[in-house]
Amino acid sequence: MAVTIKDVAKAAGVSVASVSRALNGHDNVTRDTYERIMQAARQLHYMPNGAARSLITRRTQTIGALLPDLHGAFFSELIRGIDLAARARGLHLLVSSSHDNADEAAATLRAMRGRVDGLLLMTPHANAGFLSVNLPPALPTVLMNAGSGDGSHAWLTVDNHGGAHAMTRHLMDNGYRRIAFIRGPDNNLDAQERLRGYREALGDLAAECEPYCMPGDFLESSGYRAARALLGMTPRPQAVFAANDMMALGCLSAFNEAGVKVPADIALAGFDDIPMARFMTPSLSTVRVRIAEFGERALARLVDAIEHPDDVHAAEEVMPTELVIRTSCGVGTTSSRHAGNAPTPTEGRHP
Amino acid sequence: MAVTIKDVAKAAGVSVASVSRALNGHDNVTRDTYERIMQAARQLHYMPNGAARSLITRRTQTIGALLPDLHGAFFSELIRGIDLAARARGLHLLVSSSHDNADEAAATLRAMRGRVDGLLLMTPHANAGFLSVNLPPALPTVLMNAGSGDGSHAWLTVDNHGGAHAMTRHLMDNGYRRIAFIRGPDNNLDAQERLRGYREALGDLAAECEPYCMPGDFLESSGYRAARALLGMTPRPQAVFAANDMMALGCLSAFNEAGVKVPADIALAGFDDIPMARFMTPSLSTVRVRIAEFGERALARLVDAIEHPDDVHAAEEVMPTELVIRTSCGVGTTSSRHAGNAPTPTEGRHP
DNA sequence: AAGTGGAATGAAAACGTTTACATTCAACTT
DNA sequence: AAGTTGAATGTAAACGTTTTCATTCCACTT
Repeated sequence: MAVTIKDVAKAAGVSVASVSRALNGHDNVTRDTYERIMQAARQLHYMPNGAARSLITRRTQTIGALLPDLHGAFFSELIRGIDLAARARGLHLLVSSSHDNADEAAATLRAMRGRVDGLLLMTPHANAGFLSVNLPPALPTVLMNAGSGDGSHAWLTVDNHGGAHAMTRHLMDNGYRRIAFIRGPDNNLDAQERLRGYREALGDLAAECEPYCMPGDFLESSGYRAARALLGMTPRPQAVFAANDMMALGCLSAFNEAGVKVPADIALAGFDDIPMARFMTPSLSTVRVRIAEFGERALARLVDAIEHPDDVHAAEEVMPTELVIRTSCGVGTTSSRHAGNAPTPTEGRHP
Repeated sequence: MAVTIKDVAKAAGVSVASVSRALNGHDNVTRDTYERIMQAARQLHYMPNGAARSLITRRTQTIGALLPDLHGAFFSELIRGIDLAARARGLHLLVSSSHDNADEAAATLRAMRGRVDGLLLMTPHANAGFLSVNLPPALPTVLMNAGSGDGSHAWLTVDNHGGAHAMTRHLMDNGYRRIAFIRGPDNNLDAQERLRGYREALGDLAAECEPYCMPGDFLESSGYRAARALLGMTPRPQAVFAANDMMALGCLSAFNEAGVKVPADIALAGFDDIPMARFMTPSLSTVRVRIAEFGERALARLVDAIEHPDDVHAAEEVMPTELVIRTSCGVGTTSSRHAGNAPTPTEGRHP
């Protein structure tokens, strides 16, 4: 029914090979036939069939992105970064999200075979065993997990540990001793790393602060609950560091409700630097993750792996984070970058 | 190199036809051979090639989404809604964004041929002429533009006019007479409709308010600039209605800076109900657009068109909006729904 | 015992491209 | 004038599936 390359060939009075050559801009086609073919194609509204094309060329000009979710500021930024980098290279984006269980993720992964040239993978299921069974063999892949890589794929991660460490240190340096922490979900690797950064930075204060380490799930409501609990404790903590900004937001609501002033009565800090952080009153001190850049880098890495399939790409890369000090933690404004293997090697790793 | 259905057939000692049948769960294959085939497939890590499959089946299990942007709260929500509905139907999502010019959008559109079963289209270029030339013929498509449909495709739009009308009326009903408006980009159809809603609601007040109708571009900074200008006018407006929430946010910054209290000294309202609106101080009165639902409905419409290609699907559908009255406009809290052809027909159209 | 029916299986065509190879043909060489 | 080149074009194979159609085979019927 739909018009194919054969119809164009017939209309232009040439073979399909010539049509293909003309359409793909090969040089070995005469000016005259080129014109005839192009006109026929235009006239018939011909558009090449992508499936047929990629079947033979083994290229889809598409990269797949398997993400745990599409919701919220974090993923919005992430996708934006990925899309930006993909567009710059003329690549399309096949996204897929929220795989409740490993089987679902596996099915999606398998369905990608033949549809994408490479894969961006961000899912808790992505351990070595899972990957070796479900990843289409020889499909270039970049892991964007917090956990350890599987040793055979490129692997990007955010410096959660360093960021949390730096923020905790910052609070300590400003005289706070009873520093509470609101954790993320226990099975979330980013959350685990942030907790680890907090604990390691505490040093001698660790024992004293342990009672102030509250459970949370990255949602605003859990921040609210944690804050209520913290307000009831004696002695009350002097500062609260939430493992992400949304929970910090929940804290703030609880503090406002209770008439507790931030930062005068209690200091507050978050993690992520979502757009809202800047607009809260008081504006939220937080750890900035350059999420869009994270996405861009991941895609760049992937494209590299696609274009040079024979090189080894298993190296790890850690995205640096940045301390963003606003008013909610009660001290002077400053912004310091600290990093893993940072893109700006002149700036050292944060102590 | 990669393992194909032939390899599986050879390993299992059967023909490719049987493998295909077994893998696709057809019933006409013996228990014994089924087992043999499945084991061979597992052992070889076989995954079917999507391109080859969709070439012959003419189905891709994928829908394409052409959006003007992927940035910000609005598109995050929109994609979430689309993805939610797609996942529920086992469909993948091919997204594409930010087409600076019509040619780029056209190229993307054409590249979709053979890669998607249907198209969700949200772009300013989507007028009838553009579509008839660049849309793969017979590809089910749903337009998500604010402008008028092209008469031959399903068409969804948000009730921008009704929402702006209702908010303006609300402000008038509460005694404000000098009501300023901050416009969106002139070439943006949503913005045009919101402006129209504002103007029509004003009625007798229109002439008086005209000087308070300021330019804007949907970005925070333009809201800030507009607010500065408005503060300098005499008499000063009593209320400011920004065509989107981000500009309202900019206004608020300007007001805070100038020591002008909201809502005591001046009322403020926005449009969109982005997540941040609820958390601003004072919390922002706005017009809620159920964006995720908008995306879901669009996808549902599209799937319907795909499954029943012979029916006519050109009907228009208008997504209702909802007035969300918080504290920034200085009157009692209430929430009233008003609609075009609303999903809840018991509630009438807003006056 | 021959025929019938139906289920399981295989052979091959089809999907719409790209491309290796073969062919044609005109313009040069000698 | 015959041979040689090289560019333009055509023919057909290939990509990896699904599906139509034909074949085989076995268990029935008569």
